[in-house]
Amino acid sequence: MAKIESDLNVSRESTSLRLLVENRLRSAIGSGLFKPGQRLIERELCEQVGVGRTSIREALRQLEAEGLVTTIPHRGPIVSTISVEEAEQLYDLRALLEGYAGRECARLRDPEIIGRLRKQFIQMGAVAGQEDRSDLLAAKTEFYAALLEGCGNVFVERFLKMLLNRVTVLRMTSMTQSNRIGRSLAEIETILVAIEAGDEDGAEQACVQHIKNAAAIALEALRRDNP
Amino acid sequence: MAKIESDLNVSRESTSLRLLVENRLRSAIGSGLFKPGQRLIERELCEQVGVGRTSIREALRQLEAEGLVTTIPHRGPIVSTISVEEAEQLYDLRALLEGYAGRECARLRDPEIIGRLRKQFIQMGAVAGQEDRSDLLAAKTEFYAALLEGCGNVFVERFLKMLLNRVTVLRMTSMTQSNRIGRSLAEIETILVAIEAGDEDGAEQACVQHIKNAAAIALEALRRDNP
DNA sequence: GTTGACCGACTATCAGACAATCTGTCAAGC
DNA sequence: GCTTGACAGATTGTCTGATAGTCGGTCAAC
Repeated sequence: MAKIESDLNVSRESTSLRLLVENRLRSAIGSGLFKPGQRLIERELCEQVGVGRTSIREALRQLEAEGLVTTIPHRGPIVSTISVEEAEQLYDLRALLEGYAGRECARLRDPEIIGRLRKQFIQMGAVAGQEDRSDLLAAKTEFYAALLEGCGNVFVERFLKMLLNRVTVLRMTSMTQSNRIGRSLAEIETILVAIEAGDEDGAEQACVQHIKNAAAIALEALRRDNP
Repeated sequence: MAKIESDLNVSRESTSLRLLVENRLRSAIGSGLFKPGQRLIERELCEQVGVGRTSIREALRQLEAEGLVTTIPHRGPIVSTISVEEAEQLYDLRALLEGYAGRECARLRDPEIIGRLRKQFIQMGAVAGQEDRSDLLAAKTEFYAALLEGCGNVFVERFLKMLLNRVTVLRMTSMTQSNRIGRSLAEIETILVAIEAGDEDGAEQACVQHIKNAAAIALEALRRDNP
C-alpha cells in the first residue's frame, strides 16, 4: 500500500540534521563505541559529528528521553549505565510486551508479517555457523522488527524499540555464548510455528520463555562483571 | 529510606530551566489550554514562557519523544492529535501495563504503597460529590502514581506515565460522565481490596477491567466527536 | 584532617543571524 | 474555469558568539 510512496521518497527524510545525529549517536552507543558511563562532551561531539551544538544538544535530549543517555545537571550527558536491578526490570517488561506482541501476531496472522518472520528465521539458520556474529544479529533484529510491527500496536512497537535499544549492549554479551545459539534458534522456531498456527497462548508463552532465557544469560554475565 | 534525602533537598531540582518549561508545557497541554492539533510556534512560546528559544526547543524535543507533540518538518510542532485506532491501541497497552502493575502490587504488598492507595481511595470517596471534578482527578492521579510506584519496575512506571499523559485529555471527557463515577469508585475499590489481600490474579483482572471500562467510555466519546 | 579560596572545564541559556522550506495568494496562460 | 508559475511571508533548522553558573579538583592555611 505504501510501496509507491516509498519509491518516490528519493531522500525525503534527509530533512533534519538532528535525526542523522541522533541515529549516529544511537548506533555509536549500541555498537559499544561509546561505553556505558562514558562522558559525552558536547564540543567533542560537535567536532566528531561535524555539526553545531544546537543539533547535538537536541539529539541528546531525544536520546535522554529514550533513556540511552543520562544528563547530570551542570555536568553533562553520559552514556546510561544499567544496574542489575534495572536490567531485571527491563527484561521483565520486555517479556510482558513481547509476549503481547507474539500473542497479537498469532491472532492477526498477517501473511506479510509471517513471511518476513520466516524469511529472517531461515536467514538466521543460514548464518548461525559464521564466526562473525553481525549477520546473525542483523537477522535477529529484523525478526524482532517484524514481530513488533505485526502486533499492530504502534505504542507497543515504540516502547519495545526503546527497550531493545537499551539492551543491545547486553544482548551482544548474551549472544557471544555460542552454545546458546542452537537453543535460541529452537526457541525462535517455536515462536514462529505458534504464530503461523494462530496459537495465541503458545506464541505468548514462547516469546516470554525466550526472553526469560536470554535474560538469565545476560543477567548472569552482568552480575559477573558488576558485582 | 529516601525520606532524609528528600528533606534535605531544598530546591535541588530547581536546576535546569528546561525541566520547568517542559512541565509547564506538559500541564498546559494536559489541562486543555493547548488543544490537540494546535500549532505551537516557538517564538510565541518564548514570549509566553519567558525563556530563550533554546530552552523551548529542547523542551519540545522531550515532549515530542513522549508523543505529546508532533513536529512537522519545517512547519513546526503541534499538539498531538489522537485517532480512534491509536486511542484503542493506547488503552490496550495501558490495560496490559496496569494489569502488570496491579499484579506486582499485590505480590509485593508494600505497606507504604497500600497505605497511600487506601488514603487516596478514601479521598476520592470524600470529594466524589463535588461539582468541580479537579479534586477527584487529583486524587485519582495520586492513586495511579502509588500504583505505578508500587509495582517496583521503573520502566513500567515511566512508560505508564507517558501513556497517562497522552490520555489525560480523553480521561477528562470520560470523567465528566457523572454516572460513571460510582462505578469507577467501585472498580477502584475492587483493585484496592485485591491488592491488600495479595490476590495477584484478582488485582490484575480488576485493573484490566477498570481500564477497559474507561476505554469504552472514552472511545465512544472520541468516535462521536471524530467520525 | 579539615576548611576555604581559587582555577579550569563544562554546561545552561540567551541573542542574533542566515539559509531552507512550507503555505497561501495572485496573476498569467490554456 | 482550471492549472501553472512566481512571489512573499512565516517559521523552522542550524550556526556562532557570549555570559553566567556550577562542579571537581588543587593547594595552601589553620
